[in-house]
Amino acid sequence: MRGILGGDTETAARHVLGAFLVRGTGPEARAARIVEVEAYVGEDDLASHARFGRTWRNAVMFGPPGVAYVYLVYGMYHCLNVVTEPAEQPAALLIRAVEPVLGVDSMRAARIDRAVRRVRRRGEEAVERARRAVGTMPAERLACGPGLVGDAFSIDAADDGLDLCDEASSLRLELAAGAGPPPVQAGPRIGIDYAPEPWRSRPWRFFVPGSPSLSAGSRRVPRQEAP
DNA sequence: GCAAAGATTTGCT
DNA sequence: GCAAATCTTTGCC
Repeated sequence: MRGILGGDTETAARHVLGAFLVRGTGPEARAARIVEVEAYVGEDDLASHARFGRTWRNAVMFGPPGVAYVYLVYGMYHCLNVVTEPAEQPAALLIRAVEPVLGVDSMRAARIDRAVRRVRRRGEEAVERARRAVGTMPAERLACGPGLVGDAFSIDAADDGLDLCDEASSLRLELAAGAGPPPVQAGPRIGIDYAPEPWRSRPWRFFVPGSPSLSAGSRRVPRQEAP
């Protein structure tokens, strides 16, 4: 796995799709199939956190492949990236969506925990609303966005720099056994309107078409046939 | 030092 | 369709 991640990021993306993100071991383990990622490649990618060069926040992007790069976005969501390409070349794959396959109850509990934390200032009514919303949500929607992956897998700053290729890590990647590579579709990255062209339009979002767990941006409204 | 904006999600108008 | 929530990082004075 590490060897694949150390190559070019688009190739790495096509191998990460279909692989599993795993948290913990035993009865508490959570696992999910990765179905949507985005590539951020090089200091000259003006959509990437690496665009200002090496800083304290993005330092692990400049390190060896297979390591977790975790950052806090909008002051409330922790996003998980897998570092790619050789050391000194800053690149990573943002994990945007996964399909839960194991430990669904733990993921739901983790989602509820963070949802409640966020709305608790707004009162008991808001807390109950959040509990109910996440509690009745279909399993395939528990991690259908980058912030929601962070919530469902209890990801935070403590995971930054973790080796995702070490099977002893609390958070890790595992190749899909047996299954061949899934079909992959590409599109422009989401939420980077601040970036100039050509970066804004680069088709560096990769996803498994048809997955029920895609983020809103990758979910395709089925085209209506002309009458 | 301070001001501004952000690789998001949710809920209300 | 739009704004709020929330806090770290970056950039400018």
